[in-house]
Amino acid sequence: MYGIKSLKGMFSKACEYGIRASIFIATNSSKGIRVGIKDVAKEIDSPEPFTAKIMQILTKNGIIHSAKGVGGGFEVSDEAVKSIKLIQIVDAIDGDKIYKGCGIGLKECSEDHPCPVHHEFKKIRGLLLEMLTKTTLEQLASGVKSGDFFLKTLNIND
Amino acid sequence: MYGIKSLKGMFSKACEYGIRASIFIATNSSKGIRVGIKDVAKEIDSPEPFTAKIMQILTKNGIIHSAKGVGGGFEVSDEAVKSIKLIQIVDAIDGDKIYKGCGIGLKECSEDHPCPVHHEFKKIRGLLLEMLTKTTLEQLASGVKSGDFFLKTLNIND
DNA sequence: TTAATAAAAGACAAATTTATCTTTAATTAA
DNA sequence: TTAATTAAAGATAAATTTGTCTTTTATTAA
Repeated sequence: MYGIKSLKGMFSKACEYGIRASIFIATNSSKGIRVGIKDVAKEIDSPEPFTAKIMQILTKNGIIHSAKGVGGGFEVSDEAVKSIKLIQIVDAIDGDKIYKGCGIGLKECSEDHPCPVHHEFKKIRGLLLEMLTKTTLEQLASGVKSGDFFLKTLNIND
Repeated sequence: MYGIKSLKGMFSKACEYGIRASIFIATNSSKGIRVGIKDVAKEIDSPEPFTAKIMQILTKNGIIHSAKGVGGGFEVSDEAVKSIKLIQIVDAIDGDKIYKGCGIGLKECSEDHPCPVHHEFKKIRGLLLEMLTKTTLEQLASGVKSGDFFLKTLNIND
């Protein structure tokens, strides 16, 4: 009605791009294909230079691997695709506040000193943490490969 | 490890302040007391001018009521305290993306065209929506009045 | 009617996030 | 060894969010 700001999602844009990029890279790595930053940005519909920065974070955190030079690009090893959980990507980019922090921003919020929404948020944080901890890159990538899941919008004008 | 950003919570800071402020105002309105912006900011430990802006949004959205002049300040009517749900505050300040939007930022994400985390996020969004829809300002305020819940940190140096 | 009080409104500034551009370093192949 | 390719790194800029300050408007009480 009279809000101030554009809408705010669960994760930062950087994190959204990071997750989508990781999944795209994983779908190609299983076929033995390295993908360059141009392909990544094009496929997940993200700004290329910004996406490159995020790839650097993911690379430094050991989530994806990069190779310079001709035939280089980004990849994820078969073992990594199986072992990497969504939470590792979120942690690397957005940190743990989304599933650990107080819902209304108290620096100190605990069972002994709870904020008014502490108990309600505990369930949500718990479910989010469980989901992030259980979901592997492989699960997500296989859904994309099978055509069940998508990494960008259908509408070309978005 | 090598992240870029400060930690990002579920809601914006504006929304966190808005929720805390609404609860504080409600705890006083039940005692028939109007509170000024100074008291609000002091009690919820927030920047006063920024908090004033957020109060304006809440007022325009009919969540709280304001009175200018001597003896003025912010209040919430008894009926409003009972009927207002957390979701109204969140909607007014942050919008509905947190409980409606795609987890990884696709503009079009639905049952027919799901992103890779669509089904997992559905549960979390649903739980969050349920909680926001069910929780009233009264519930939160009564916990603060009884001393069970807190609106700011214990530690004076935070 | 005047003075005091308190929120509303508007302009502005700082900090953070998002996005872009240029240069450098590493790798491959000729 | 040179040229081409590709990511890394660094500088910069735009956009958004957060925070501050000043002026205006409304209300109350004297």
